[in-house]
Amino acid sequence: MKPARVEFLQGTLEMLILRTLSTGPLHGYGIARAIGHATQQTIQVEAGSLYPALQRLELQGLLMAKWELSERNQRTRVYRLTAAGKRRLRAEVSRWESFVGAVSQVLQPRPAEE
Amino acid sequence: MKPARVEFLQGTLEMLILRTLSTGPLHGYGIARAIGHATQQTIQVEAGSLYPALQRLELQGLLMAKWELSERNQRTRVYRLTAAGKRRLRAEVSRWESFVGAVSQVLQPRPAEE
DNA sequence: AGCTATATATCGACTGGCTATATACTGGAA
DNA sequence: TTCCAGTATATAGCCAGTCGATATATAGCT
Repeated sequence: MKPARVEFLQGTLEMLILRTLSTGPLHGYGIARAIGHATQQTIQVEAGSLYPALQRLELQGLLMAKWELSERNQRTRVYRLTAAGKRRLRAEVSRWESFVGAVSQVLQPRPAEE
Repeated sequence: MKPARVEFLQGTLEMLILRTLSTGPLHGYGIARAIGHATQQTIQVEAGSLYPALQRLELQGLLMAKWELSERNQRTRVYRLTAAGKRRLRAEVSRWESFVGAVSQVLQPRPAEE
């Protein structure tokens, strides 16, 4: 029995990754853990979504990656936000907020249209 | 110059349609207009997204459709919410709200994890 | 006749998230 | 020492859903 899929995730995953990295560099697995933790597991990022997303972001120059060793002495790929990544994050957040605002205008009880 | 695509739409369109129909029966084109109007065109529902979505919803028994004539004397397919559709709408809204809450927990400035 | 708005419908392209699978290392329990 | 759970990265193939393009048709205006 696993927690219900969150099909709303589409389009927001990259924003969530960028935001998570905005507090400091982190490796992929740690990003997924951080998002799960911050949302009490409401949003669980699957490995099959995470790593392709990280590659897309790196390809766009929004992240920089390098191989390092974790505290556990395991090889990890540590990502850090670039300046372009920070700009993109700001833009995405503002687009997200405007979208959420628009949705809530639809959901809001409205008087019948004249 | 067209308004930027809303790639966050994925997953929410059906909820928006159900919500729009919850104030009364309406035809497809009217649903799209109503959503555009309620959001000041922030969300514009394209015909290529709308009609397939209506078919999916009808197939699931969430909507009932019948052909009628509009005030303009044009044939229109008028949709109305079924009881199952109303239940689904409630469920979707609650899932949406929990997702938005989760996202804002990630976006919120947080103290560094201990 | 031509244009704009209304109205429905479908196809194919594209994006992006998911499942499944593979690999590999660490540390602790049996 | 073997086994397992957790950590960690990666990719192939599938699938759902949105979008642009295209098609068709009617009404009303100029």
